[in-house]
Amino acid sequence: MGDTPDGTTPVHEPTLDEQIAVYQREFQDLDPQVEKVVSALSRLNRRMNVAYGRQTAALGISNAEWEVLKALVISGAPYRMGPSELAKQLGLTPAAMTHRIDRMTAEGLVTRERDESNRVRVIVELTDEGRSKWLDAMRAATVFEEDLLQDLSTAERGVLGDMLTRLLDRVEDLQSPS
Amino acid sequence: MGDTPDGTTPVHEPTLDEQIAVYQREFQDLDPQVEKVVSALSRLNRRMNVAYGRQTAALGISNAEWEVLKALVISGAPYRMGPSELAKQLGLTPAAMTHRIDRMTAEGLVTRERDESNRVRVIVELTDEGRSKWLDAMRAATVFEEDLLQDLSTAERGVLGDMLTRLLDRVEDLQSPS
DNA sequence: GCATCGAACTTTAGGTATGAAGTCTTCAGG
DNA sequence: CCTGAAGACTTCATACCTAAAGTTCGATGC
Repeated sequence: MGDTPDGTTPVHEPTLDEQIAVYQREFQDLDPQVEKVVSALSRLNRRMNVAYGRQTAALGISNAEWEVLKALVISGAPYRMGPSELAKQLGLTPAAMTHRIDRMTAEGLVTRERDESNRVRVIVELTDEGRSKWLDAMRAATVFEEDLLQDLSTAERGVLGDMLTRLLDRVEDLQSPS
Repeated sequence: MGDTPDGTTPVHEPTLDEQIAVYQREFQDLDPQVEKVVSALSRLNRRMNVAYGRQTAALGISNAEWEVLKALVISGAPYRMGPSELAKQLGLTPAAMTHRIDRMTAEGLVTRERDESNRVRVIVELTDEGRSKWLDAMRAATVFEEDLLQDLSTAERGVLGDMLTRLLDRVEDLQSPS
């Protein structure tokens, strides 16, 4: 009972609503509306990372490297940051950053040099090739993102962006209650 | 210029709007509305994972283990799944799943036994302790989640859940265009 | 101006992931 | 039966991350 005729297990990945129904049975004071939002966020993010991973792999870089390229571009010209600052923004330890920069330097995506005015600091700078890779990845990403949002009207996109921004502000408050 | 008086770099993690402003300068045909949604999703998820990580660590388990507990609970009573199915749902390789189950078995969160009706298969089953840990984690998580959404009205929560569900449906279509 | 403290990065040791190869069980044919 | 093929899990080699110790440079106090 519950088994398919050929004896294999159904494997029926539960839908979001099925998941929430089970949660409600198992955990009485669950707010299904809240749970739907956070579970959708979680699932969505897993799927999006898979999509981005495929795109960056097609360009010969990893998702991890793309994160570094993004951070450098976001910092604005002249596209320079210290390893610690990069690590903080990406949520990595400085040690991991050291190795990642090693690899990206070997691949010509960034350069690493000592700051002559303060020789303790190191400056990681985007190369032209790194900038070009960022652009390639960005082009692929925006196509996917536009596709992802295609069922939402312009007004809905605005509302969604707005609500997500409020959640982001809230979570930042919760984490650094300065 | 741009440096703070004490000579340290400003480090000023760019806000979401600053990030998008830079992107627009660097990449002309960017739709800022779309970018705001996806960048907010990405940032939000990083922050939420940090929050969940702290909570699970306080309970003596890892976020990775919590993912397994969730998948088993969601599968419903009697809380049994095969390693491959678990791996597929969590986005891991079967090899990684083997090791994760090793650890969780050692910690008493799950049991692993061969399926007697088909001795190729392995059945991973939640223990009472595993179920109890899931409940503890769930209690902590829902407090955080309620806190996260506190600025949104009930109506807004509904709209948000609805839009996210539509995005989820869309990304699933894009990835398995059966 | 020398010593100490602190900051920024790197190195090392250990854990967890991936990908490929290996083992064991089941099923279908000859 | 016995063989070969396919499926499910595990093992092995390698890669990348974390935590902690180490190194180097700069700033402060005497």
